[in-house]
Amino acid sequence: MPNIRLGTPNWVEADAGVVDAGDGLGDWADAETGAAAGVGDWAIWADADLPRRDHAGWQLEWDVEMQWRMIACRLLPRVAWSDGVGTLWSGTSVTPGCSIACRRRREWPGAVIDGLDCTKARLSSSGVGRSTQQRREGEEISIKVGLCDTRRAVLPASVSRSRTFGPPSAMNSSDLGGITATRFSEMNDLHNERKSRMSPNELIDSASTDDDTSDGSLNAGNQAFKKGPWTSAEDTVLIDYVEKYGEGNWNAVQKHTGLSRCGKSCRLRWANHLRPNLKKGSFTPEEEQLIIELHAKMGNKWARMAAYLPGRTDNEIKNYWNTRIKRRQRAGLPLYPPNICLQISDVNQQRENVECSYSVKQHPTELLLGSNFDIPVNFDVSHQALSYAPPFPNIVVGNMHPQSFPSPNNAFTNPTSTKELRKSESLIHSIHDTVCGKPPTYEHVLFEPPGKVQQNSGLGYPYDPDPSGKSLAPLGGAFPGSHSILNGNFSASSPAYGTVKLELPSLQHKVADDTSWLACSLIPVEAVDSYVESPPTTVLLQSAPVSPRNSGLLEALLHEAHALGNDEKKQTSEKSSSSSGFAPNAVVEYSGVSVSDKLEYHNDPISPFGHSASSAPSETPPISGSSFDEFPHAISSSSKNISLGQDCLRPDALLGSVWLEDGVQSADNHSVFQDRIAVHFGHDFRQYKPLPSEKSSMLGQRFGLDFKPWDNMPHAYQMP
DNA sequence: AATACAATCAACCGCCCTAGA
DNA sequence: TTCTAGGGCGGTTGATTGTAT
Repeated sequence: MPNIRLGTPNWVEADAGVVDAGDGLGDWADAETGAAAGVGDWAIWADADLPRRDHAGWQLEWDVEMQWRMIACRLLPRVAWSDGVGTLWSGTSVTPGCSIACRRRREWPGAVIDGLDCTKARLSSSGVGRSTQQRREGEEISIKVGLCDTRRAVLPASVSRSRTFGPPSAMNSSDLGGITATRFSEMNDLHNERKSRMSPNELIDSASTDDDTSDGSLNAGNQAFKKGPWTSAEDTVLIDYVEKYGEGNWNAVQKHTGLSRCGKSCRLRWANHLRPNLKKGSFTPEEEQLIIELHAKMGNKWARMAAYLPGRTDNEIKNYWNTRIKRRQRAGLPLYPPNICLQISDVNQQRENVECSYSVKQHPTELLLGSNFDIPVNFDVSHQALSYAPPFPNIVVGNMHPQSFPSPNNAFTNPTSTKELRKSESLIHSIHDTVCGKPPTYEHVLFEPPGKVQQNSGLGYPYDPDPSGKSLAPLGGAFPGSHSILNGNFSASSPAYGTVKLELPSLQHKVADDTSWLACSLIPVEAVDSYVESPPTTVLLQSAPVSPRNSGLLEALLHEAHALGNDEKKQTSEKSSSSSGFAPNAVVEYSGVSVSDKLEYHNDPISPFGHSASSAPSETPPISGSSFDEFPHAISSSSKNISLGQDCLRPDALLGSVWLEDGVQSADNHSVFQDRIAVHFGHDFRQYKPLPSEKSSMLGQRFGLDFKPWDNMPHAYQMP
């Protein structure tokens, strides 16, 4: 078994040459596919100038983890020819200055470049890329060369693909079965040999000059930290450091090794790429399922999720999820599979009496929608008791109408950047603080008719009053700590107030689709947060379009919602008469403080969102006693507002939701939240502690979360 | 073959928390 | 109590790659 020896530095300046680009390329393509467009990303090296090595019979496992090197070459006259089979010149040696031909996914086992074993070579997009025929003679190109053969199975456990060297696919070392993993530094002995002759500074310099990505970042010694992709030499240095000093104290890496990387960069590189037992490659179906479930539970807590996926990094999971969101959103698919939805639905039922029973965000149908990202639905929680028709309270489905979609002329429809929105958010807060001096009422959380969406700046996006996202916990989140149910990507810590989902989902146009979407305008927790924390403006929410007919699952969920809605309505009615809760327009008093005094309607004329009297309760008459049959009408009329379950705004619900957000981490936030509530309500809630309950235990068992309803709250704040 | 667009993912940035001085 | 450094985390960016037209 031959040893793999790497004798080339990352970049090899090849001899100048000329290329006869047109020669053979077309034939190449024809030989393989008959198509003219045979050029592509995969480079076939030929024109051996070095002694050949016999690697005949080697089979390239495409999924095998490979090492990659960038090699600069110049094109030579000769162009490689395919044998038409795909195994080209097994054992052919290639030298810098070689000829090159390109095609897609051409495997070329056993090639050797100046002692460098190559199973595959890949053109970088900056090199020959997709237009080989456009290369000029003598033009310099860069080529990624895979350094692997599967018999030897060079699979460094600690070195994985990177942007620079990454193979298109990879696999876990365990998948190789019996194949010895060899560290890159070990296989690259020639390279190391060369490096070993260097002084540490030379080594770093060498590493630093592997690319040109340095910027102005400075370390303590005013030495510029290098940024950008890591080189293998840097990796080696970092690996050696960790082996010697262990993990942690990353800022010391630079001191001990001279590596011009900041500590954070070192930590990231180690954690995401170099540390042992990292699992690379695509997520398995099991892993994907787990991610989905974990996200349903945790939201965008990537690091926590990663703890459940050995060998996976938070970054991987995050990227996967973001990709998934986009993909499914584009496809109009629900973000969560039905089983997850049902699971959540079940839990929501259990939560029913624990916290805000009609927290829109927790509604199971929301899960099916997967992405209510961009559907502008406004809530009006001001008057309406819960009712069944539409089955979800406080839902304005009218803005499902295409015309109700945010106007392209609207600044919030197509914001130039999130930062601008954040600025707007700050402005809103500022204005509110200045002008209002009062916390807004929950009437600020409105459903507005679609026409008013545009009037109100057409904000059809989640609207989070708390850009930090950490000062307040969600109200009635789908799960403790989970904002994810709302849209699958709603970070508990991400700003939503003034933050928009920039993409309009395809589902917005699926109103006529019988199989599609259920009206499930759920009030985002951010909206309630905003209400509590005192954002002055109408909170415009979004949801998914409505379909009057649904699948059995959806109907079941609707039925559940109906039942809940009826219960809630009844409770609301009772509470309205007793003023013991947050009935619509009811005055809730506690400790001599009238909640209605504290929470009065705020119609901020200065708000950049420009919501005017149109969002006022008086102009948004609630739908009462409506039936499910009204849904289509609601869709078309785009004018009806359904109030939010008022319990969502009850302090116990608010506090409970905070507590529920995260059994472990919420303590501090909870405290903060209490303070804020105390400010608004004139009462210190800290004397009330969450009590365990049977339901909380059930939930905790179900989701492994510390679930603490507020059972010992003052009567006025207790759930029925 | 060229182009545009989408997808992927490594890396960075900024914020936050915590420990220790 | 305050300050600072170290580190973690989530969001975002931008380069690269894949794919459709």
